[in-house]
Amino acid sequence: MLSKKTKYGLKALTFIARSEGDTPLQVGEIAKSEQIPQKFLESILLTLRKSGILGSKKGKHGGYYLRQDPSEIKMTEVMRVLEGPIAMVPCVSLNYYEKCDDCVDENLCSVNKLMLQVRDSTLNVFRNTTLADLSHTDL
Amino acid sequence: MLSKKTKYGLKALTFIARSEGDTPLQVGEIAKSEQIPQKFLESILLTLRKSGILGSKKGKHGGYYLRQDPSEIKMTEVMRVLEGPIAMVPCVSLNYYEKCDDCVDENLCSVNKLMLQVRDSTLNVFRNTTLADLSHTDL
DNA sequence: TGTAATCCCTACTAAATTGATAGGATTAAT
DNA sequence: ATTAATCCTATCAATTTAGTAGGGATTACA
Repeated sequence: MLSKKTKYGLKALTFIARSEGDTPLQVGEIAKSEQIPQKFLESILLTLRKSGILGSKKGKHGGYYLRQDPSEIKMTEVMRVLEGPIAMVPCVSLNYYEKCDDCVDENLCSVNKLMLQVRDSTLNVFRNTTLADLSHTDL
Repeated sequence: MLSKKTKYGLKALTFIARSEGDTPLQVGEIAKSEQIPQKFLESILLTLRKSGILGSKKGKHGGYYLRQDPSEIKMTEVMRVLEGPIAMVPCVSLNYYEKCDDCVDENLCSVNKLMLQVRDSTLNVFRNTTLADLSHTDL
């Protein structure tokens, strides 16, 4: 299951990408438009800022903005920040590899074989999708 | 993340597929070989039996066996039984569709668009993989 | 017919994760 | 100063996960 955190994060990013004005967008505004609990969204946007995807401006008239053009923001990055590793098991993770405690030989492990394929196909989607793709209403 | 339940279930099924003798395999035997807590595995195999993937024989010399040839057992079925819906959000699920509470228009929802692609690519893997594929040690 | 081996079933539990909420500190515009 | 925003830490209830416990029902076989 996709966490609410990721779902909300994706919606917020899309909202920001669609707005693309000069002034930063405020959490309250996004929360209201996208029906997201404001305090929760606050912590999500903070995560996205710390990861470098969003920038922020503090104080009055502050808010959040994209650090890159939507077409430059890949889903691989966004998903890793919000949801964590893309692989379903650590033993097939590119960025967070870990050997299984059980599992004597990875090459003989059926779970490894299957999840490797799932990872590759999912990765293929995320690598070829940018925030711009998500924010376009057509198709 | 893949649950331990699914991981153990897949390993157990693979183990059974690789054994394919005349006599059913016992939980204890599988648990020991695959390093799975026996009582936990018991409940997993029970689930697989109830779903029709496994058959069982009770009493002394009882155990579990496959109801079909490994090449007939698709990962779509196994994964749905063990892990639940394949889609990451209910609004793109084939078998468990549910509208989102928020989300006025699905066609405009960026999460929906993205997760639809992920579902399709994952489904593609599961549809084209059988237990026989998992149990072959080569490639 | 008794006994051991095995699946079957229900209930319980500890730990981790998720989805928030609360309260205030900090910063910046007016 | 005042106001409006982000930033930060802590807490919490509900749910899910990963088991464990204990015994019931069934079957093989001596």
